[in-house]
Amino acid sequence: MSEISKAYEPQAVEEKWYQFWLDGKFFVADPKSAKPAYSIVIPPPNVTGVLTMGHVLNNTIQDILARKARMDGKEVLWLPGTDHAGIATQTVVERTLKKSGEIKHRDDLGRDKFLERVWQWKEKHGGIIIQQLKKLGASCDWTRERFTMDENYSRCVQKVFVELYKKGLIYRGKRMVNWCPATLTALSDEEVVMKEQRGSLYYFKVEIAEAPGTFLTIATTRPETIPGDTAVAVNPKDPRYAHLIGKHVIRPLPAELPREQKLIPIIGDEHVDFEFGTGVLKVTPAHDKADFEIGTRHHLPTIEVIDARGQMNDAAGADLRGLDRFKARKVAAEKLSELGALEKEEPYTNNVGYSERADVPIEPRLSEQWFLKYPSADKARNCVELGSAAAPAAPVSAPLTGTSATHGVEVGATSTAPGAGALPKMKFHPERWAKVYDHWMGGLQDWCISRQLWWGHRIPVWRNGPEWTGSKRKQSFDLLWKSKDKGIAVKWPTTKTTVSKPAFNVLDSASEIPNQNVEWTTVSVEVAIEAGNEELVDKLEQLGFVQDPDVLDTWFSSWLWPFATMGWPTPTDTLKKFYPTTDLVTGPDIIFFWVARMIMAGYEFMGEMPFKNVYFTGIIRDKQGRKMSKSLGNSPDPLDLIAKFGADALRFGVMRAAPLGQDILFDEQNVELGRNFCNKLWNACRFRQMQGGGDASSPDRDGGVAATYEVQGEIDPKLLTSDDKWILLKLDAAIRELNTAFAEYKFSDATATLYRFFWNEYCDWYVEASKSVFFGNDAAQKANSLAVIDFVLSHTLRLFHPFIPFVSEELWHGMGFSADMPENQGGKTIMFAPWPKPFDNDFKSHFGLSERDEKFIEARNEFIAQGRNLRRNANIPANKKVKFIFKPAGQTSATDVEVLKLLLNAESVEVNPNFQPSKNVLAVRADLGELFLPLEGLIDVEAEKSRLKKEIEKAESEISKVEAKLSNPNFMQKVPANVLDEHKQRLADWQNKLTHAKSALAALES
RNA sequence: GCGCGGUUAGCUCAGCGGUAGAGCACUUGCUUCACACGCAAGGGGUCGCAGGUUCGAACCCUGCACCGCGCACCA
Repeated sequence: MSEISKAYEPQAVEEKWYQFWLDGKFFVADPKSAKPAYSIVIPPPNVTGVLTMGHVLNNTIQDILARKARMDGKEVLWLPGTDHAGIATQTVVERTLKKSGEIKHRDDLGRDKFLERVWQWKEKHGGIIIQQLKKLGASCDWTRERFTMDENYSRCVQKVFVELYKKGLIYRGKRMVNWCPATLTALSDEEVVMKEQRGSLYYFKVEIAEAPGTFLTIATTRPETIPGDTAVAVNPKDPRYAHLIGKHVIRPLPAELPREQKLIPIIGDEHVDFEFGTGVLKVTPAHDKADFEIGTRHHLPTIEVIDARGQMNDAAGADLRGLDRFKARKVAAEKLSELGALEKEEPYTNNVGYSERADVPIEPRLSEQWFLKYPSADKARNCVELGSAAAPAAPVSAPLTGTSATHGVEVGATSTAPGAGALPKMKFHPERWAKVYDHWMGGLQDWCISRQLWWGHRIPVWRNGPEWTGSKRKQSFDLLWKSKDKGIAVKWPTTKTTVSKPAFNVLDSASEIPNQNVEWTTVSVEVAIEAGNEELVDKLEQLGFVQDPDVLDTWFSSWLWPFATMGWPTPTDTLKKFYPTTDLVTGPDIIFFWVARMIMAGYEFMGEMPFKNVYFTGIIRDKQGRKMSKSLGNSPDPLDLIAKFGADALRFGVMRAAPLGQDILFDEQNVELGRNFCNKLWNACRFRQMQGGGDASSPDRDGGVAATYEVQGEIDPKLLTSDDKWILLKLDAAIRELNTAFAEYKFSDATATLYRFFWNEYCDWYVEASKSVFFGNDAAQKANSLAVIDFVLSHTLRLFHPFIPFVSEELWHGMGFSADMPENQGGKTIMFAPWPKPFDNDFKSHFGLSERDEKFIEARNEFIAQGRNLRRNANIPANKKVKFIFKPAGQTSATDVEVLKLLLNAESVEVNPNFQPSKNVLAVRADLGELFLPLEGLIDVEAEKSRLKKEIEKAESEISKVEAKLSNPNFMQKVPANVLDEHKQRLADWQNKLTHAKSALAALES
């Protein structure tokens, strides 16, 4: 007998097997393989981040899909990498440098030095999350690890930029943007979250210039922006005010300005809501998005009063100058009060946009930024299956063959969208996210892609400087003209126009000769340049061109992830084999940030969708339902959990708790359950080993667990017990259920099935019943049951492998199954062992598996449960052996009796077809027959009596329910035959139970 | 305001038209020769509320309430 430890010790085996997989290059994807492809790209975590529970959930699912696909015989690419995460990383490094006292501001270091420090930081911390993913067991192809600022990746970003620029989809303009006064950069709309904020609504009056002594009252939440007001707006349909349109009011602030400088017009604009406040709106085009639009419609001037840092500037006037915007709000209100203009101030709650990352209110601000008009938006919008009523196209049950893909349900293009043409469809899981996606796609706004940061992809655009005159100008033009086919795009205005209304030509489009009448020195010429033109860039810079200082939004690189990581723009073997990817697994929180944009980029640059299925995980919360966050301290470190319980335990526990489409309330108990389950599996295998078998002469296997027994090969159908047949049928059912779960991406269903099958069906019933064979003397029978066990375990381990890869690999080797398989199909590693197929009819008839066996064992188990209940009711301690008398209803075998004896913990089970119960004999009856427990005067009769009374009550109640239905003429008339039969059967069953319980009670009372 | 989820046992969830289920927690008994990270037995639910459809509703429809989320936003 080999010595294997009593409890599974994951720490001892996880590292070993991960290294084994790496050494064997089992994760490496071969684009030349003849196998069908399965691919998935990792949502790249922040390069300097650490593993969170969200990553665990996300990556466990990806690993499950990847490992399952390998077992299905696919060539699998799971492509890993990290994201440079512009703001997040820069902020962390900046904060660290400030903390250490090294700098006060990043300007102290300067751009180049600062970037050096970020790269250093990245080198130092960048590997952490990758190492953590390895601890989790992630089977990524690490030879292909990518980073969104790799040289090749950067080339992709620049190429994409230049292409979109050429198409006129990327443009620069002065617009109202979401400005973050903390990080000093513009943000996209998606980076702004609305938060409810308590504040005040201030009512102040302004005098109408043309009618001295008459006033308008305005309600505002932001009195500090009054100095920036350039109009007052009313709704032209508002009878109260319409007649005032065209007149002027005197703006109260800044107080020190002369009256004529504070005259602002009253304008009419439909935007104004009659109902709100007083129906009069102050218009601050420089600091409010809606006001900016009003300003544009009415050609209003803009007055900026708040600077980039959120402080009031000179234009705000003497009272407010230099104050923080929130402080200024109070001061402005006080000032209004002093002036006698403040009528009232009432508490008010409104929604304010916050910078998601810096958690400060954003300041709408006019600034020069780069924007992208989304490409391929129509295709992207229409490719996602919108889960309508026309659902019957989707097959409900899983394919019965284990060889074909059972995930990645593909649905025909035309079933639901007749007008959609030949676009293949992408599926979202759960489907409801498709609506969210569609809605967002329907309201696309141009994307502000520039960030005033240093860490990121610098915008590859050079612009002429002020010294760009005379011969330099001529040289530049010649130079650009010569380079026009080398991945550059040049724009200059065809006429003198304002910057905000560009009328640009691109060098290689229609009109190539610049208009000689243009005042060259006064216009801006832009050159967008792809990577690889360093020489050109040098020359341009000598000629006075300067590169745009801004960097691109991080997502402007992430949106290329599915193909930029595979070698685009070169049509590599990898792209050919693995694009489009099969599945994407991500959180719904980045559906707009990332998923939608990847779909558009996929169509735009690859001409094809980037993935066929998107699985949206839930969000991990703590057990009180709160989001996990560092500040709450409610986010467990997954590495601690792995150290404590093992990676498999963590994976299994999380998957079990994570139903499709629901948020996950995480509790360490989930992981404990996973640990217990792994231990159960371990011990079940240990039990098998202890039974020995064969010639017991096998050498140690290559794994850790010594195997001193022979795997039992052939199962002899003639020697199969009912229990053997039953467990084979249960295995078959489990395989089918798992295939369905995979087809529907229901991983919690899959783990529930595994748990039930292995723990309840295999361990609790099959193994326990089979002990009657193993502890007996029939060697042939014993060998045959061992063969069944080996068959079941070798299948079970494979079913487990995607979920709990380490322990399944350890046991696969330890049990000797690896030695039993061809090298490329599990001989080396369980990773490539074929995914079990459901049993076909030939298999079933060969082994004589039928529903009858299943029914019999279920009846037998029910019988045993009742027998145990008898014991328990009679207060017989679990360890006390007692005598039972068994009165079989039909044929019975010695084996059956042995099993009864074992599972009832009986001293003996006497078979007596003619037994007549007398007083003080407890009895139960089931399909198998009757079981009697003579009490011999020692036991608690009252307990059994009350149990029987309860049972009688229950039976009577059920009977009356069914009888009521059966006597309802409507029911009898309309009910389908099968349901009617069920009801009749149920009635008979309960009547039977009732009769029995009554007679048992009578026996006790006699 | 619009939309999307959710509301089933103490907790977390499954079930989505024909006898209310699982895991955890709880109670009780067991160191039974794989496993106390275990075994066995058990208690516990008018399926959020109100109507409707149906022979029959946790399940379908309508309304309401509460919780969560997303989008939009009125200063």
